[in-house]
Amino acid sequence: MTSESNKINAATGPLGFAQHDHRTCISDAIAAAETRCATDGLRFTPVRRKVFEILLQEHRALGAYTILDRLREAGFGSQPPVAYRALDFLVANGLAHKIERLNAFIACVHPSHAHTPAFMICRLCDAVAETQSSPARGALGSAARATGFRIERTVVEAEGVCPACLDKAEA
Amino acid sequence: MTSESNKINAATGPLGFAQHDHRTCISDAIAAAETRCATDGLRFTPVRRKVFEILLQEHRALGAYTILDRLREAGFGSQPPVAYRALDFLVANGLAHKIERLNAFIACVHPSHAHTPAFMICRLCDAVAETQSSPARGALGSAARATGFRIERTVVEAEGVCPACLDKAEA
DNA sequence: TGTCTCCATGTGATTGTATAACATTACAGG
DNA sequence: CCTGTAATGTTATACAATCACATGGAGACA
Repeated sequence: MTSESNKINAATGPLGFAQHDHRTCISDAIAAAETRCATDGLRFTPVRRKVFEILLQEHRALGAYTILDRLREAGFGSQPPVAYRALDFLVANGLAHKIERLNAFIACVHPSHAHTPAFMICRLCDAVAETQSSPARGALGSAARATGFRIERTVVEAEGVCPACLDKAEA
Repeated sequence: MTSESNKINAATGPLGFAQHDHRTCISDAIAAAETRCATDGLRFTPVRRKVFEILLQEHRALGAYTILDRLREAGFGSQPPVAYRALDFLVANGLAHKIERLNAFIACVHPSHAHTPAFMICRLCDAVAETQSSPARGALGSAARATGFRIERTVVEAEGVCPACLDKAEA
């Protein structure tokens, strides 16, 4: 399952499709998470930290049971609630996001500030890139105002083909 | 389950939460679906029709197993694939949509022309309203063009509180 | 120090969602 | 009649999520 497709380049693999130094990407994210938890009085416990690290390994969404397998390998509890509780914590505090389309989870690339994330999902290689969106400012926002609906949260996910897979297809 | 909340009668409304004559709403949708299948050479079989009718009963998303229960009551097969295949057909042909956030399905309110639907989901009464969106035109579209991602499909779902529930809360 | 409480963790069991794999039926066309 | 194809049906299973309850540690506080 982990397979070859994500070993394309440990150091410079497709990030949110763009290439980057993934090692600093990971350490930066962990540092940001630690800072965030410290300032907000949140407990960045071993399980939570481990799940966060698991998610950070790839710019790809992982299912709860994949995460669970890796937790087991690392010597943590292996029952579903162990993973789901850690994921709930991470999602609630903006350190991770759930990709509804995939019923899977991904680490947030900028946990520092609050944001309304949007995602681009490659249906070929399953890579996921996070970006920003303001759906409430467009047609959806107008419709909401017109009907009197109060938006509290939005899910914006685009499915398609990432640049790397487009290149491969053309070649 | 069918309950009082959707019997608020009267005709008008930008759809979804708005009040309207639900009887004509249903018959119009069925007529549209029949036309659509006839012109496109699609087979609107008994199971598919029944599932479509089940979805049309309420402006609310139904889970696959709720649909399955009602199929059984109506004398159809009651195993998961029966419902899922009919739902796949309806979704593939634009007669229904899947609400990813809820892992549930809803009938399309205007199956006639192709569209990019967006949804407003009330977290209190579970009512769902369909509207339009053009996410590819906003920030998401810019990000996609910038990175070279080809968008094929988008999921846009807003969670919040519908006007009826807002009124109730204030009262 | 001791203990109380809160919260996190752990486990077993269960429910809900979705698909794989395969057998059967319905029907159109040669 | 035979055959190809689409739809339906059934069994079994994988994957996703939650419930209920027991345990244990860290900090608050007498």
